[in-house]
Amino acid sequence: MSDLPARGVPARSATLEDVARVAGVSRSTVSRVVNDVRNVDSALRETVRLAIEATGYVPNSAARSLVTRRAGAIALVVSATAGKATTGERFPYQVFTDPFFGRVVSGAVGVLHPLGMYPLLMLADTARARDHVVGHLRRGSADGALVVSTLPDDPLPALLVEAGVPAVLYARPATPMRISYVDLANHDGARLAADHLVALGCSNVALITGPEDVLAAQERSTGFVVAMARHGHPYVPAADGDFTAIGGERAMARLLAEHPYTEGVFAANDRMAQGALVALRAAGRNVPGDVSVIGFDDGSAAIAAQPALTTVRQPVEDMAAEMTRMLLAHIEDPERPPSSVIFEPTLVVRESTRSTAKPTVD
Amino acid sequence: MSDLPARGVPARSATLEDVARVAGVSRSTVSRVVNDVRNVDSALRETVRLAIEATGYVPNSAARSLVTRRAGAIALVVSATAGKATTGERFPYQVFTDPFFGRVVSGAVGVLHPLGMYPLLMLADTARARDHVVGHLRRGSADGALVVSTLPDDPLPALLVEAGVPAVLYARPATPMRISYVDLANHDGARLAADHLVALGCSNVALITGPEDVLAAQERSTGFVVAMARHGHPYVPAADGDFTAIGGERAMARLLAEHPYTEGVFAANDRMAQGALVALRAAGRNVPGDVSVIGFDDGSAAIAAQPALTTVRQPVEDMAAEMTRMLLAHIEDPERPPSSVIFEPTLVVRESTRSTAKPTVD
DNA sequence: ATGAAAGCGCTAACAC
DNA sequence: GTGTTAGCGCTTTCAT
Repeated sequence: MSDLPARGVPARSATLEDVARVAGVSRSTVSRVVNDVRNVDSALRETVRLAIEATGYVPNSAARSLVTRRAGAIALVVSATAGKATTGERFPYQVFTDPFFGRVVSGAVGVLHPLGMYPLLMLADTARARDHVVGHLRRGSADGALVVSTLPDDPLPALLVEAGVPAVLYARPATPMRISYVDLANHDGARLAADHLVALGCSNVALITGPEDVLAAQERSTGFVVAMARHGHPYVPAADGDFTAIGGERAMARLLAEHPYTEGVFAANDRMAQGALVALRAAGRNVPGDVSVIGFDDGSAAIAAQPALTTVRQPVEDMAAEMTRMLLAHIEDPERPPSSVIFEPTLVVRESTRSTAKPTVD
Repeated sequence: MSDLPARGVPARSATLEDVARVAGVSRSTVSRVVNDVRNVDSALRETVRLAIEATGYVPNSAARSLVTRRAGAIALVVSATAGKATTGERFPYQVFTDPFFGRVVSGAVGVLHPLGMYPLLMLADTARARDHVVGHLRRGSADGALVVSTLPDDPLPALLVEAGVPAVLYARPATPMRISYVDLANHDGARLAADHLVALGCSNVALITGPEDVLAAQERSTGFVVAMARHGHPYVPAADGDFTAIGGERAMARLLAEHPYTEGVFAANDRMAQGALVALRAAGRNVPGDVSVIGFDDGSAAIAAQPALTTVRQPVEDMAAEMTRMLLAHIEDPERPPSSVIFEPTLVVRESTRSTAKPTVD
C-alpha cells in the first residue's frame, strides 16, 4: 500500500503533530526546526527535516498568526475617490492605473519582496470603504498601513491613529497628528525651477498652480513665488490648473492672454505642464524657443510630453521604500514615536527649457 | 474613575469572551450575533449589540481563519521578470508601473471591493520568489490566485495546479493543463485590423510581430496573415518587433527599406505601433496620409501616440473582473471543473488610419 | 433559542 | 536539548 491519503479524503494537509509523529519527536521540536530556533540537536534536526519532506508539511499561517499576533502582511491603502481617474472614466477604480501609484507599489515591493512579505491592496474611496479598511486593520488582517492619500482633508489618518494601527503616510497630513510620514521638500523643488528659469535668462515667468487645498501644491506655488522674489521678481502671474492636463492647458491660455510676453512657465505638476505645452503650441509659441516650461514630479507625463519636460523630480520609489521601512520599524516596536523623513527633489533637464546660454568649450 | 484600560496596560482588545461576560450570555450567542446567524432572540441580540459597542469588540481574523479555513483574501500574482521594465531601468519592480498591470488591478478590485475583500500583491520574478508565492498560498495566507504572466513558459501555473491552489490565469497557458483562464480572441482582433486596412484601400500592408514564444503574439500574427489571405493578399511582409517600442521602430525601418511602398501596417501591440510611428516619421512618411498604422491592446500607449493609434481593444478590466469572479467560484466550490472565457476584441478607430473613402452627407 | 465543550494548528513558557 | 502543557480567539456540533 502507500502513504497517500485514502481515496476520497480531501487530503487535509499535514500538521505539526503529523510531522512529530513521523519523526518520533514532540511538536515543539518540530516547531523549533521549522522556525530555525537553535537549541536543536543537528541529528534530530535532520530527522525532522526528512519527516517534513515526507509529509509535505506546510505551516498554517492562521494558526501561527493567532499566537504570534502578527499577520505578516501590511496594507497599502489608496485613499482617493475611485472615479477621480486621470482621464477617461470608462471604469471605476482607475486610480490604480495612475503611474504614480505604480511607482509607490514598486518602492514598497522593493523592500517587502526580499522579506517575503506582500502588500494588501486597499482602496478607501468612500466612508464605508474607509470603515472596512480600518476594520480589517483592527482585526489584524494586516499589521500596519502605508497610506497614500490624494484627498484634500482625508479622515483616514486620524481614524488609523485612533485605532492604534501602525501607519505611515505619504505626505504630511493636513491636520497635525501623531503619525509618521515621508514627504518631499516641495519648496526646494520650486526653488530649483525658479533658479533654472532665471539662469536661462527668463524675466517674465508665470506660474500654474495646483488645487489650493492640496498642501504640496501650495508649497510648490509659494516656494516658487518666494524664490522668484529672491531673484528680484516681486510679482509672478499665476493661474490655477487644478493638477489636470486640461486645467493646465486652460491656465496657460489665460496666462498667455494676459501676459503675452511670458518667457518661462512653472507648473506645479507634470500633467499641467503637459497641458501648458498644448496651449503654447496652439498659440503658435515654440517650446523651448519662445517659452521654457518646467513641470514637477518627473512622472511618466514628463517623458511622454512633446517636447520632453524639464521637471523637478520627486523620488517616489525611494520615498515609498522609506515609508515601508518606517512602517516595519513601527510594527517591530509599537512604542516607537512617530517620525518624518523629508526628501530632496532634483531638477531633471530635458527639452522643454532651452539650454543655458553659458558657452562651453568642446 | 473610568472604563479605560489601566495606565501602561497594552489595551489587549476585547474578545468574544469579554463581550459574552458583559452581555451575560455565552460565547456562542455572541458569535451568532456577530456572524448574523438567525436563531437569536431579538432582545438578546440587542443586548449583545450593546455589549459589542461597549467593549469595542472586533473579531480576530486569525482565529476565525483558523477554524473556517478561509483567509478571506486572494493573491494577485504578477509572474514576470522584475527588471523587464518598459523603458528606464532605474528601479527594479517596475512591472507595477506598467499601465496594463493597473488595468488588471482595476478590474479585480472592481469585484473584490464591494465584497470587502482585498488582493495580496505578489511578484514571482525568480524561482525563489515563485516558491515563496506557492508557499504563501499553501499555508493559506490567501484562498486562491489570480495570475498574470508575461513569461513565455511560466512554471508557476503548473506549480499552483500541483499544490491544489485555486487559480485563474490571464491568457491560456503555453502547456495545456487543468486550470481556468480568461483570454482574448486574438485571431479575431487581428482580422479586425486586416479588414480595416483593406477597407481603407491599402494593398501593400506589412506586419510587425511580437515575441514568437508568446502565444498571444503568435495568434495575432497568424490571424492577420490568414485574414489578409482571405482578402486576396497571399503574402504579408513581416518583421519582428519584440513587443517593445524600440523594437517596433527598428522593425518598421527594416520593412520600409525592403518594401518602400507599404501603405498599411499592423503591429501586434501598441508599443510597437508607437515605435513604428517614430520610424515612419523619420522616413518622412505621413501617418495616416501615406501609411495607416494599427496597434493592438488599446493601452495608454495608443492614446499617447502621435497621432493617436487606431487599435484593437483588449477589454483588460472586464477580463480581470471575470477572472476574479471565476476564482471566487472556485474557492466557493473546490470541485468546480476548470473553465475558460474568451473575450472578443473591438476595433477603436483613431487618427493613425485615414478615414474610409465612403463620402458622407454633412 | 441558547449554552457547554471540543478543537482548529501553532508557539512559548516551563519543566526536566 | 527536548517534551509537556497551556492557551491564542474563534466556530460549531451537540445537548438542552
